[in-house]
Amino acid sequence: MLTERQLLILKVTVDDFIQSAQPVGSNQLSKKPEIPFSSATIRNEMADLEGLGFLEKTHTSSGRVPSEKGYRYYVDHLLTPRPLPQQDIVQLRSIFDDKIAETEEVIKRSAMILSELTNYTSILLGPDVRKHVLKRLSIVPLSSDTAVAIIVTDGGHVENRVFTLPSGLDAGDIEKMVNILNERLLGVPLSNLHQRLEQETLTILKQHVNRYGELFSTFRKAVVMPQEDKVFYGGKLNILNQPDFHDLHKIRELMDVIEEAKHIPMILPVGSQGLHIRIGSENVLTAMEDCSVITVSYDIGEEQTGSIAIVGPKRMDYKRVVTLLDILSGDLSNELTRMMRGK
Amino acid sequence: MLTERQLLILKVTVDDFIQSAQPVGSNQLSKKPEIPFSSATIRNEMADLEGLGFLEKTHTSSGRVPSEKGYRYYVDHLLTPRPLPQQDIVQLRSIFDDKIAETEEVIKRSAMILSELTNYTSILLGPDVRKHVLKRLSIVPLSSDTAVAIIVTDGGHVENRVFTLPSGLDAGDIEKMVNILNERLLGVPLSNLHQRLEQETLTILKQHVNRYGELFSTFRKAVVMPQEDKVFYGGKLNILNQPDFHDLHKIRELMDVIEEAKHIPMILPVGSQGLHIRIGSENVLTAMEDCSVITVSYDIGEEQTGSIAIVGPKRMDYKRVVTLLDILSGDLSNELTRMMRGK
DNA sequence: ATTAGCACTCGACATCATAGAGTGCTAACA
DNA sequence: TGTTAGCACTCTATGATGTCGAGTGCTAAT
Repeated sequence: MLTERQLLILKVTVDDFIQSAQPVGSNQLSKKPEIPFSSATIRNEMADLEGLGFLEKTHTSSGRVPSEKGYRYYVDHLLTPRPLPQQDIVQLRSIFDDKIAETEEVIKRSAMILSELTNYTSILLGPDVRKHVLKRLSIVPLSSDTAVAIIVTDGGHVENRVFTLPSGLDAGDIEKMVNILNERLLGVPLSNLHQRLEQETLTILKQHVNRYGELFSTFRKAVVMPQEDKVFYGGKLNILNQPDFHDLHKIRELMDVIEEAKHIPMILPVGSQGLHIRIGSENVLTAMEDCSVITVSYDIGEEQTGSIAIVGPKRMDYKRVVTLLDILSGDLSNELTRMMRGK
Repeated sequence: MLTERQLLILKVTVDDFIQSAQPVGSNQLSKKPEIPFSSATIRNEMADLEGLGFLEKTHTSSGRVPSEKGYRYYVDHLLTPRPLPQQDIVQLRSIFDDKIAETEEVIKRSAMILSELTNYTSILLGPDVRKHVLKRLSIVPLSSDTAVAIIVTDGGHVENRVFTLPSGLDAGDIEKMVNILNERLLGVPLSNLHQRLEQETLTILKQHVNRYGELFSTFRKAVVMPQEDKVFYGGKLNILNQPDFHDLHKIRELMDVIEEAKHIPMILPVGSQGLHIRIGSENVLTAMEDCSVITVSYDIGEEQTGSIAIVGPKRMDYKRVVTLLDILSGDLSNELTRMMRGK
């Protein structure tokens, strides 16, 4: 096991490297007030820490840099959360300053402010819209052969899609169908909508609506689910600020991966609760092997959850980000639950 | 005035540089089949062209590079549009392959395919939503004190916003108000909506709806205009592919400027008709002084217009981009007008 | 157990030489 | 007189060489 002194040196080394982005030398360290040993002692300890795999050298005579194992140990055992400066808290809370009534708007703002406060990239996932339940369904005809289908959920989320109508349709039939559907489908979660549409309403429509078949089949296509969960980004370009990233090609790959919706589940583990840290190669995506990702989930009421991720270099300011995310996930949970209860 | 030979040399120089991104030397040029003169002759001509300000040297003994004036002349006088390879046309037309009923979807796809075909960044502006006219207005109550206001336009565009209701309101009153508003405001362009809301409906509401004041004022806030026109991007990251851009800091500034909505009017001159090319410092924004921007407008019906911009390095493949934009603006105009007429 | 001291290593940086691509100019040529 | 071959010259890119300094590992003294 590591001695007290080794722990101290590991911690200070990681802290220093996180702050300076430069390999840390024994002389440098010995000058710090919290380090009472000489540089020679530190050299010995550092050599041991390197032997154990916590530190690395970039070349034979360079200072030390934390290895992934070093970061992992630091994160698991050496992270002493320090309270945020008041100013940062004020800025974080400013998310809720203006009374915003829309969940999405709050999340969008959170993404922005989070990226400003960290100088990293933030990715926020809203609550799964498919868990919302149907509040109102309407069809607004635009012309003789097109109409727009609109779905309003209890969460105030609105989905809409234009679709083509079978030609020569009676306006009354549309209205009848909409009425029946609203009656039968109110309160059904969006994820079940398709199924229920077929099961329950088809026979009734058959009885009341002319040419229900054509109308129904085109309409059914229009009620496509919101394909993916909505993702909100903040500070996408902050990656360009990090001195750790200089290889343009790698940067491009990284940014590509982050924006690509299909990768999102691999970055933000949607199911998991609480705070998680993935360091370097612990990430699934190879394009992110030089990154660390901190994720946290938040709750809206009992049922719904969302998640937050911060993507930065391995040399990320873990302490600060963890504290920020802790506070924000709490705030978001409270505020969004409150907003939902109101509804 | 420039001699025939100077024109030829200027053209070939620009073409070569666009293709290779390397300064063009006299030897290199003399080897080209379309150039029958010796390198010495070319040197003389190039010296003249440099004197006239069409070419530049990066250092005393380097090959020549087009100056902005050179590009400008090339673009104005030497651009011989060459038909696109069949394959590119196929890909471009694939925008309309699946029958998409929504304008925005078509524009989104155009942005994507355009950036793929050019390897530059594309910016597309849809038709001004404020010219759409009101087709339907609804208010869906979500809870005792919140509701979502929905506006559907003739173009199939849907705007929605959650707002808070005055407490203890009668559901019937809301319905009454919505009916009156729909009756009075059908066909009003969104840009006039606010004004007409106040002018025409206020007195009538007064007569029919209890507590019209509170309800109306909160609702009025909800019917905020779509703030800006919707902007669609394609290939934002393509900037990172251009060898012309290597300074990370400049790249960041450029990407920042492009994404910032408030700069859009300076990139895409919304009013102007037809195709425009801005080279380097001809751009208003200093962050774009190393870029060229090609813009073109397209029409939807008689009234509405949208615009397209391609942002790339000054060493852009003007010929190809101009041809692509010519075709696309035509196609978009036709297709979207057709879609609109259907409505 | 700690630390001062020292030899050693290696990257960063500057200096220098060389090769090669390109130019401008001059003189010869058609 | 317009064109071109030839040549001296310029400047970058490249690689070799040397020096400096920050850092290390090891040993011996405390």
